[in-house]
Amino acid sequence: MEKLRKVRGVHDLLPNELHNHNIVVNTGLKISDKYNYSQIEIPIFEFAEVFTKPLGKSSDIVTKENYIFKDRSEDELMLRPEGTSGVVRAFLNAGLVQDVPQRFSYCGPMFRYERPQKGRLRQFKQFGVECLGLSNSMADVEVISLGYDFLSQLSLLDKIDLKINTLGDLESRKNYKQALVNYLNDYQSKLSKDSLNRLSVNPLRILDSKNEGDKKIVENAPNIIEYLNSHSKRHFDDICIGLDHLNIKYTIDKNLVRGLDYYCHTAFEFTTNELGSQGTVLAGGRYDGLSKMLGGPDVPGVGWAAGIERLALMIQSNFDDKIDVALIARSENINYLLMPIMKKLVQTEIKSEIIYTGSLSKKFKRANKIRASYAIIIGEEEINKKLIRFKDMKLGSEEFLDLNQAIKKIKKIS
RNA sequence: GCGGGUGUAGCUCAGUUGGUUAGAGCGCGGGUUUGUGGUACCUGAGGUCGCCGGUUCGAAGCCGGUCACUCGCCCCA
Repeated sequence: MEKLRKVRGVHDLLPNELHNHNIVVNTGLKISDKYNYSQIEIPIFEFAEVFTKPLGKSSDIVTKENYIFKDRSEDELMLRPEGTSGVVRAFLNAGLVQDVPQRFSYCGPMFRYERPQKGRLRQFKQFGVECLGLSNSMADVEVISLGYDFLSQLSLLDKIDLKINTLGDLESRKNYKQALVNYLNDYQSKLSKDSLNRLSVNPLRILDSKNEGDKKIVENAPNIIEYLNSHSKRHFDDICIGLDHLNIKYTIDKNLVRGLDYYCHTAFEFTTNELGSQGTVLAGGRYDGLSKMLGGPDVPGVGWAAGIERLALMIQSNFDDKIDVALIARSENINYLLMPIMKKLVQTEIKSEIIYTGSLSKKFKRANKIRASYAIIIGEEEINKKLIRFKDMKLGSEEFLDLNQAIKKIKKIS
């Protein structure tokens, strides 16, 4: 077995697990389409700077969690750790700046070299949406509403809370950062080691520290709301009003911040306490500066990404792998008669399996195991009558029918 | 990257203070049933006890290392 190890933090998706993933993705695609978000697909690797520039030099995603490698032409490439940067890059490359707003959805694998935990893998999948070209606060509301409906359709709303906050625009954030650092400087001796380090690198991150001592200090820290300029304040207020009008419940969490540099204004998170410490199930925000960081023009954007594995862990579904018909020949030398029958069934959208080997008893055991609703049996007697034997596996009843009659019976009930 | 827990059959787990051929249930194969499944009974296969090393007359159990999983931290979806 030693040789068959798989790489740490990656998962195989067997049919029953993949089934849940597909439910999540298909639900996302369907609801996004109704909001007029069109699915796109972009590469799973890019030039490293597509991610390093916008995500920020201080973010863990870039500094210690990246999968960076050089290809044969010595280009520095990176497996994508998130979707937004690549979507915006694609948007810019396609020249769609001329044609805004653009609304996209995407899904696929992301890569982060982290310590694996439940709901946290090194290769994991996200489903996300991005709305590009709108600075209007209603775009934020639209995107949150889409996320809300998505979770609603997965029947997860009662297990999930929505938290929102604002980071303000650049000016507001700069003022706030200064005030925060001034406040925290008085507590340097009491801050945790991590937070002390963040004080110079990314002080906002201290706000969502889970260290108990830090939490106490942060309780009385200045509130960003009070440092917002009028534009930022209005943007945030409008979002709250918009959500209120949709009856979407939320709590304002003044300590909710984002680790990535490109965020501004709105930050939001849908969280659950059912997944241990990996409680964030869908999160996003506004990223007006991202396009410029990539070297493009100023294009505002809002969006979110959801963890497909995390959602798949939460949804209730029973993987139903039963089939309509088991096809059985009485002896193996007439197996060739089964394939034409199967073809006919396939054409009428009936799902079947031919059971090729074993004694008749074994074949029925197999038919039972694959949970066939019916069995079609052929043998000498059936060939002579030019009919098939049709068995209802649930009732145990059998009758001689021609294939068309059997198809009608199968169709009627299934 | 840091700290705690776990690792025995395909799955869920027993296995006494270290003692001889390592167990159960489920699942899987064969049979009771040479033209009929589900239930029942009979029966069989499947383990280098995660891996490497050490202690010991003797290790699944102790010690060290390593790998994986898991929980928490960091971080994030």
